Amino acid sequence: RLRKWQERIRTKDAGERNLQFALSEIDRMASALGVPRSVREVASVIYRRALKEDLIRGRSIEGVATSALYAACRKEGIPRSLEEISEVSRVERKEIGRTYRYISQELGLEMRPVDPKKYVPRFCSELELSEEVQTKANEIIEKTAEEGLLSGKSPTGYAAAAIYAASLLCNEKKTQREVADVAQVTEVTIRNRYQEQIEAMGIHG
Amino acid sequence: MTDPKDTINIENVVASTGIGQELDLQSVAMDLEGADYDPEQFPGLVYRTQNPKSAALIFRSGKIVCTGAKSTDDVHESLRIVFDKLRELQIQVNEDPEIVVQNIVTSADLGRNLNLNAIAIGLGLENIEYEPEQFPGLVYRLDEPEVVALLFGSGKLVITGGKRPVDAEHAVDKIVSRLEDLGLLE
DNA sequence: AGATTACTTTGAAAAGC
DNA sequence: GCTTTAAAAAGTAATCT
Repeated sequence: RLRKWQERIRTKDAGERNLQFALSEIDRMASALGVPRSVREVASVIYRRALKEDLIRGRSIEGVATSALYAACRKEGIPRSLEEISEVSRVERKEIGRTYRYISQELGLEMRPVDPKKYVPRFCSELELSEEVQTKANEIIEKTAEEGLLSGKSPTGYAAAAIYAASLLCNEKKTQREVADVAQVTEVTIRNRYQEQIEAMGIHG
Repeated sequence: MTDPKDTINIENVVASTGIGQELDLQSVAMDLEGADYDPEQFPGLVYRTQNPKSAALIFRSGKIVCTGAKSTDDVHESLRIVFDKLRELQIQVNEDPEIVVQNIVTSADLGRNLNLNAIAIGLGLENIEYEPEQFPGLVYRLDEPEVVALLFGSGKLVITGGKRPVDAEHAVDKIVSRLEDLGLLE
């Protein structure tokens, strides 16, 4: 009677506290990543939906909150890589990726693969590259992706290679190391993607 | 044009069986050369056969899992070797225990490069998983046969989850016809 | 700049935590 | 859920020469 009632209050409070914790975590991570408020709101909605659909059972609140933020960034067209997301979360990259795939499937988010071009403005501005380089990088991505070169390749590495190539073509050279650092990929990946892209573009580097 | 079905290759067969007798894995581990047994880490004892190459997981209950074989014949041959090894240790093993194939992993080649982005959208984002940041393959789950296919940009694929070799053939046929219908093959 | 090794994904069984 | 086993696909990564 009274006991059941108290238990319900306790459960409700615990659930409320957990939700508050998740939302504050989303806020904290979003701030650390510097993404706009709209993204945090989309992430909150995704998190609440996951909660409503009981997808958090067997998973950590932090993991679902982080995945919701990752999904929200993509949905809003300003993707952060799993590498970048994991730097502001206490959940490891592999777990974020798994949880993201799970909630994405269960909630039917129907997320499209990340377009490498979405990384161009942010990476280029971190490298202080001109608008001309950005346009050239986008061109390279567009053309080579049309030829099927993008299949199976990571969007960050693909964007990094195109930016590296564009910086050379526009005489604003950045080293592979510099581009690799902002894109969080290795020089080897940039080298491999770069070779394929310039070959497909008919450019001789 | 080679029929993609002709490119199917069985890469791994997983099967389970049992000798119908409980085992003292500690003593089996002592007497069986090359046996790996670490109950703290895993309850099964690992025994590898060279010809055919496979790994058998032997449990206290007498149940055995065999994996790594390249055909169902190899599974039977590998398990025959395991049964004989156990008999050498004076362990009673049923005449010929039933061997059940649990999973077959195959690879195949569609012979054409694939635009995974277009395929993801064409097959329907709700039916597939394609996260190139995490894995280069597109994951496609079929209902009939009930298998999972991993499609790669090269046109090569992996089919797993099937219990009969024909499951892979049917899966390849379905995948080819769906991609053709969508105009995404070629 | 290679070469090697290793890790990511899929599937299934076993017994136990 | 995890642990272990084997194998393929192709991309990415760490480490060594």
